[in-house]
Amino acid sequence: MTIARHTDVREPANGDHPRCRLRDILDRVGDKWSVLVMDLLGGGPKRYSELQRAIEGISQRMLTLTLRSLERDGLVERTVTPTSPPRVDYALTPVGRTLSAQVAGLITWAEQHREYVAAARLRYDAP
Amino acid sequence: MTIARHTDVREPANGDHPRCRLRDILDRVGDKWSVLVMDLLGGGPKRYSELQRAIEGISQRMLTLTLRSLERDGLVERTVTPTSPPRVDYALTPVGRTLSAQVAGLITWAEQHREYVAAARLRYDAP
DNA sequence: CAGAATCCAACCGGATACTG
DNA sequence: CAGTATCCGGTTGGATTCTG
Repeated sequence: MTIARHTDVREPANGDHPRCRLRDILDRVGDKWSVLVMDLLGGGPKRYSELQRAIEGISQRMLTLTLRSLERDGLVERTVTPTSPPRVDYALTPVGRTLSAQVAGLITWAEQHREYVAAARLRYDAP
Repeated sequence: MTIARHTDVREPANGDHPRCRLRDILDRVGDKWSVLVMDLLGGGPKRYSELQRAIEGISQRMLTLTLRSLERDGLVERTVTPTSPPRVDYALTPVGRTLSAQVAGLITWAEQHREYVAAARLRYDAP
């Protein structure tokens, strides 16, 4: 949920508690757009504008912030071709691909259990 | 992301676009505590107070909201033993266990790549 | 013990305008 | 084209208080 802010103030000091590692990866994967971007890049490198059109609903600001954050974590690589107008390509790094593989598992789960969850909600909300 | 609100207003009407399914599962898994709770329950049923002590940092409010939301989605089952004082146990449902298995994959990923990400951040933040 | 209710700060992210 | 900068509203979630 936290796209890297420049003042990255975190909890006290228990750095490698297992739950903190979990927190880290959730923060990495849990924000609004990162997984969507990684999923798209899983299909091969894309230009900035391709991503923007493909994701539909993402603002320029959030696309940039998301890509910067993924790049910072070594999950996405940014390649600038200094033509005019400039061209910028984004691609998953090898480690980025391993994460996107995990994410693919989640997506599969979502598709397999979509109806179950919907039905459970209806039952719960009934009164 | 979104712990179920009672007014659950979502996007327009393209209900089963693949990206919306992804959105759904991200909303389910991406909030601050759900995965942590599911992970703990993966180790067996727990009482409310056990969860609260184990998670450390979660507020009563959020623990309750998180459990309710998981219960609503059919991922967690709530069992009340009407003694005095009351006793309430929470356990994963079978489907909840399948999700928690996926989540376990993410956790493993996080542990395996924790240092890589930390190093990448240092490099990126250097200048 | 296991919550429900209220209040409120921080933060996330959208809209908009501007640039090399 | 690929961003950056600024403003700003809605949501998330923490603190606190009260209850059966």
